[in-house]
Amino acid sequence: MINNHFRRGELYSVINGMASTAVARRLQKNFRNAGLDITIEQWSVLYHLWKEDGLSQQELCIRTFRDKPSITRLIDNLEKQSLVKRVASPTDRRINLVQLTDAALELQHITIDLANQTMAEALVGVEKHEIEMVKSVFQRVYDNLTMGILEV
Amino acid sequence: MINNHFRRGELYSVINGMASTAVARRLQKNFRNAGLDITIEQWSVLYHLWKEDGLSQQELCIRTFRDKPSITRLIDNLEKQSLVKRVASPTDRRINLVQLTDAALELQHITIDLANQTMAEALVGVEKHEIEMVKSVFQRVYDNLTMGILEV
DNA sequence: ATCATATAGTTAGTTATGCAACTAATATCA
DNA sequence: TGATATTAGTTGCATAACTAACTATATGAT
Repeated sequence: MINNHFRRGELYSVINGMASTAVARRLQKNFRNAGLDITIEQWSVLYHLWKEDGLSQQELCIRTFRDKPSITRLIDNLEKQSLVKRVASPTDRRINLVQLTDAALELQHITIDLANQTMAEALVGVEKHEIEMVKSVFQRVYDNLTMGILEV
Repeated sequence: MINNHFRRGELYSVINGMASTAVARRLQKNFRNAGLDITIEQWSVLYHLWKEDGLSQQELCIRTFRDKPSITRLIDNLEKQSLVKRVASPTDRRINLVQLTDAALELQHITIDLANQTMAEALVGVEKHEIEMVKSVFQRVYDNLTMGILEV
């Protein structure tokens, strides 16, 4: 009965901390060992800018699943390191377009190689169809909690 | 080619942020709506103590996948709220045994109900065998990164 | 018994996150 | 046009995370 109580909670702990924390820590360690002085959070912002440069902070919030203050401060820190710069939108002065610097462009290949290598280490013994299922489950969990009738 | 580069990275972003953050935020919100003034991180410590009271801080580090300073401060904050107390081990004075107070025992059922309810919301449309597969994949990812030949 | 080592926990400094309250610019509409 | 609402971004405050350096206690080898 108490076990029954705890059953879903254990899944919660799995989802919340275990694997994602381990992956994040390993990737951070691999960055550091390569002499790269960026956090994985900063990297995740750069990652979306490498896919599409000049995104607004609002768009970065959506793509990185972060709130506005988090993005503000990540951009602050990336700007201190001269990896991005804020450029006011010509059509709407409320909007900051975030643009990569040359220094950030140089980081792209090395860090993405490190990330792929880290994921390869993490996913030893995991089949492709299992990866797809995890992605699918997570998409449904995210949708359940962020849209539709269940939104509070 | 650039897509190929980014393929694993996208899984990384799924594992790292999306679903787990959404679940954590929802659970935190449900706690707050119920008038409960604890963080999900504090709750995760209580959760392990409800399963087994009087664990050492070191043991809590292992079970919650946190490092020692994190546990020190979580216990500090739980102690401020009179939810746990540190008791020196009678056999080894280096060790603090962390013990639940009556106030914490009272929180058990309501918070676990809220957690189960939150997980139920999150897992709408997710089959039991999919949950088991996610748990299995995450266990393998965790093991890959924390033991064996891949340990750095 | 003593000295070196290992273990449990704490402290300090930096970064990140969530929430609430705020400013500035734009959009809506009476 | 002018009042109101909405949107983009920032700031302040609290909690939490990681690293590195630290204290105190215990263990082990000689």
